[in-house]
Amino acid sequence: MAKKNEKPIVIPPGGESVTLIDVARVAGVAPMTVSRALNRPELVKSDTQRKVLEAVRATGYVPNLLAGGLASSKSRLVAILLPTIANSIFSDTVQALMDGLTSSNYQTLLGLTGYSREKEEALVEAILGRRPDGIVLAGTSHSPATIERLTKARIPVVEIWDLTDKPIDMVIGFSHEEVGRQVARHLLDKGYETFGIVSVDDPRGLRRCESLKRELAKHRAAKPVFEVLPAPATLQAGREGLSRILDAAHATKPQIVVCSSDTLAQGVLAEAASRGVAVPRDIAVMGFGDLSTAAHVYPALSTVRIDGARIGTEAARALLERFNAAESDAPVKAVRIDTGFSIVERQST
Amino acid sequence: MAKKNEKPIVIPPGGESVTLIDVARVAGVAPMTVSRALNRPELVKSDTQRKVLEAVRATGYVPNLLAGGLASSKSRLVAILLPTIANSIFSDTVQALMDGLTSSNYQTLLGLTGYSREKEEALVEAILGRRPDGIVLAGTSHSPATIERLTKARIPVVEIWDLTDKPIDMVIGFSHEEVGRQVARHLLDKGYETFGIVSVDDPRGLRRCESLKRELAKHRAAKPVFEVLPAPATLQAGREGLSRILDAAHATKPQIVVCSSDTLAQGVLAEAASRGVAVPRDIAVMGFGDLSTAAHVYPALSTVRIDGARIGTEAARALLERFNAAESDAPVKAVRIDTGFSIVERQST
DNA sequence: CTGTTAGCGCATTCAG
DNA sequence: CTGAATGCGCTAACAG
Repeated sequence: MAKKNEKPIVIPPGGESVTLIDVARVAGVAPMTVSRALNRPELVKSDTQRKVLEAVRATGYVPNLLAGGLASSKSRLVAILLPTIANSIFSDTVQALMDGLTSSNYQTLLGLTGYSREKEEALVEAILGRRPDGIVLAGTSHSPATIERLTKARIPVVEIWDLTDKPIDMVIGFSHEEVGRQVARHLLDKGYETFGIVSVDDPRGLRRCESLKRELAKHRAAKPVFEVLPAPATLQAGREGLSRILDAAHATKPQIVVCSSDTLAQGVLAEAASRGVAVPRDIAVMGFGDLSTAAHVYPALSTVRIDGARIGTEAARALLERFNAAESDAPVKAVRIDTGFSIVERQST
Repeated sequence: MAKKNEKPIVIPPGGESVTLIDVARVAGVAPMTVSRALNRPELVKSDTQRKVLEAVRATGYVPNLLAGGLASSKSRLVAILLPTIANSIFSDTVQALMDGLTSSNYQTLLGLTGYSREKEEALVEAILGRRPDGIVLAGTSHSPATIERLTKARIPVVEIWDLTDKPIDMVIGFSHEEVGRQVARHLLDKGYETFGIVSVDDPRGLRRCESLKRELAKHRAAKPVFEVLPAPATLQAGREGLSRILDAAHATKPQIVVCSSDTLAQGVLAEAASRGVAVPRDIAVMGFGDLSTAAHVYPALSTVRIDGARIGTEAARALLERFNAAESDAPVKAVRIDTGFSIVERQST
């Protein structure tokens, strides 16, 4: 006798997987009805709905999204391509983006490009095979092949953490050139006269630095000491950067060291501490990234504050809006958001 | 007249996507031959191979992996479930894991559980719908429903960053209880008598702390001051932790503060610096995580070193081995790797 | 509101 | 070494 409350395993097949048809049989309805009950419950009588759900539970059915995606040409998948995840200034962005997408039942395919356009190209091709509904890329500089593929894919594309006049589709970020310019003006205003720059060789970081150098030159400031280290940005790289700057026999010690990321800036602070160099008294330090990892935490550190989470949130919103628009074939809106940045001056003196 | 070297766009269909059949037609072979030329080139004459590749290029064909996966019941997809990606001690692990998988043509689906078993449960269900070939989970503590689903899915499962006697399948990590015990003994040996502990409320971090407390009690050490902050671990949380410990009127100032992660430890260092408390002279600090973010960088910091990259590498290896074994239906090997940890004493005094 | 028919794009399994 | 038939599991589009 079957006891009540005993979970009835209706179809415990040797290892075969449960399909819509199995569920339909158990529920006593047509397969299509099961599909509807699961995906568009509003189109189904609540009574049959109940029967279906019960059958789903009884069978342990897990919908096969590969099949669903193939049939509907909607994958409910969004791909994210980043240079790296290590010590990443993107982590807030990814977190916010995924939060937004997950709550609308989209899943996330992650790809790491390692700052290489070839890798990005290969990854884009591989990922498009998965027929994602949308794709998010860090940066706006891609190989022509990448751009062509992405364009042909005819899906929403969001380029983030940068700005450009010729986006593939949507773009949400800020101008790295503008960052460099503003930092230069800000520091000159503050009265600094000698500068050090520490960067890793990531393209956007270098652009910020080059812009900074140009603006300094324009104002006839002394040529800054410029140290570039291999990506990714680590604390160790930051230490090394300051070491090189301070050990350079020929150079005068800069009054301030500008870093292309907060992680580097932390490394610089660590190196300064270990050398007994006081920050900001002996040397000032400026970082770049998200407030949560920099200012307020290191009162001696100035920083360029980027709202990484906002970029992620806006990207998710833009994508979801497009997805919805696609269903009601509304006109596509162009999206170009300059999230800006702010220069946060240190609190301690 | 068509010029030479001009890329012949053979099928530029209004927006329809190119399929195997289109490529086959252009190459003048059967669809199946195209499939083989792409997936098992060794089974195809090099001449037809060439024709096919040319047709692929000419058409801009991108294989539909949804269809391929459905037909072959192999998705070439591995899912990774993590609590969070923010300031994450897992980033090295993810990087190494993805490097290993990507070079074998597997793609990665990322899920964020936020330390919540309910989220994990929902995520596992959603992800299994994608029919991944394998799945990697942070931690070994899951809801019964999660465990059942994972078991029923009959795919390789790797639990990482922890150890257990009853793994779902494979497990690669270390014992958090052992970390706590060893830290206690190490610090007692060093002669410390009063302790502070700063942790965020992540389950594994708390287990390390509880184990540490137990071992201290066992050795009749003074009861440590214990501050728990909400996850995720941030620099700010570390600052707050030390503040609370130092401001607690009732407590004696501990000689050492043990942190449940390197990020917290960095926050503690920042707070100490801003208060003019010298580390390690006035107060010693111990972190937890990966060497690259801690020791050598902060000579004043002791740390429990975890080789996160190794965990990722081993996980990738274990999965790939299983995937290969499945094709030659070799017997499945059990995998249980204790990656251990090491306590790294500070370098400065 | 529910069922039926057809086919998404590919790989397995045979036959040649 | 290559080809033809068949179906993976699901949903769109229509019919009832």
